[in-house]
Amino acid sequence: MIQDLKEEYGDIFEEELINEIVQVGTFKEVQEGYKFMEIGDYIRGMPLLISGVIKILREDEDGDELLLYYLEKGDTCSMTMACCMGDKKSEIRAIAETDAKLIMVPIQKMEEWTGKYKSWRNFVFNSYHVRLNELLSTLDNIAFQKMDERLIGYLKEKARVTKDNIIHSTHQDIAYDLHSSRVVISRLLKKLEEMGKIKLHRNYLEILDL
Amino acid sequence: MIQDLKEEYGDIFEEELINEIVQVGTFKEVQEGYKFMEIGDYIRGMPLLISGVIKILREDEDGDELLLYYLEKGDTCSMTMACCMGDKKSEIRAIAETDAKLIMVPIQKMEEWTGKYKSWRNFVFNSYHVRLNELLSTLDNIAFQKMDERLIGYLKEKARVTKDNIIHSTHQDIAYDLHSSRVVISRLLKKLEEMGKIKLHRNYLEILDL
DNA sequence: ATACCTCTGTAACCAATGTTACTGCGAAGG
DNA sequence: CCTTCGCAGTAACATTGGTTACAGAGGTAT
Repeated sequence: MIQDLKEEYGDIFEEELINEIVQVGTFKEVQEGYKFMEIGDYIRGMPLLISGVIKILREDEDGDELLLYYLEKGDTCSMTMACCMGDKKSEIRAIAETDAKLIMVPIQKMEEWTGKYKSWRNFVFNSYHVRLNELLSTLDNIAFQKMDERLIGYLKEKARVTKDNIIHSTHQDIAYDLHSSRVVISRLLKKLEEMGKIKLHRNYLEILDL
Repeated sequence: MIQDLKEEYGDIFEEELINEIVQVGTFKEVQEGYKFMEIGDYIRGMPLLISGVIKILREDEDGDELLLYYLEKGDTCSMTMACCMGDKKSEIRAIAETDAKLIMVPIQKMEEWTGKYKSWRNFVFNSYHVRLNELLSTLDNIAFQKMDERLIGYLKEKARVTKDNIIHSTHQDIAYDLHSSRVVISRLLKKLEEMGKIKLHRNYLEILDL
């Protein structure tokens, strides 16, 4: 755990802070599909992601889903922080997109450290900042793009975070993430295949040239 | 300026911080329609809003607009903070929705104060938190609601922040904010009028019972 | 092998939204 | 008073995306 932590966070946190994290944090290794957090859950801790990818989803009252963004190594969940501050329930769902390693830090330490360590303060501010921009760009996509463009963006982003040009998803999976319907996604994927941009298979698809 | 500041922020900032703000901040009084910030601008300072309403807009490459949310008294612009941190350009446009009073604080003070004053730190964190949730709810509206629901929400919110049941906007104005077209908005407004929820006039409309 | 189940392809249809075009109204200014 | 201009009403049409329904393909379990 210590070497993992140092490797990923050693450059930005001072020695002393690293030690504190090691003392109070708990190491966690989870598998793809693990649900970290459900909408309405109270938040127990703040995750520091060491490896893997976590996807953050929003859901409305009717159960309709929407992918917000991915967390990658070195990221933390600003939503979590936002919730901690107000001692509120989670507004989002977090699911491991790949196997992942992370350290959970008790939320009480958050405020203590923001006073004590400049590096921690910067880290937290920076996380907020990155997340805010991420949300903005998600908003842009939904507000200004049509489904075909959103689909292409989705495939690219998914390939990027998983470092894999094979997307292991069914059409239905994709439809959920984009808050669309299976038939629509099938239709658009077919067009992309006809254009030679992707190759479709059962349960997965290859990205050729997006 | 001092009494305005104390009135609005006296409860959350300690005396010493208030004094610092008075020393380095510049008081500003602007009229409805004043453009605080344009997309691509570098950010000079951080606004502390004392009275009035500022609307925050997003725009894409094609010039299509979208209202993100309103800032009210006691608010600050997290986007500004986010941009300062990275010394980046603004991602948004900010326009006075009503006449407004505010204090501009040089961005260099931001970091100094986050180390020095706990109240400032909490204020900044809280702003991020509020803005993050605001963005989330904007996202919800766009992703999960149809135009008629969004329109109703828009009218309600606008009436709330301006404390006025008369909405002084043309159909085109509304269409811009919702990123729709004038004809669509006219159509939907007409329906709302037929349902007895609003009363239409030239250049403004009355909210009867939304 | 057979039965079953999930995933994909496709067509036909519908609803919501956006677009174009034209009308008339009313305010403002010469 | 008359002209002009911006705003609102409305119809006709196009496009996008969502829905329903069904067929076939491929994998899995018995």
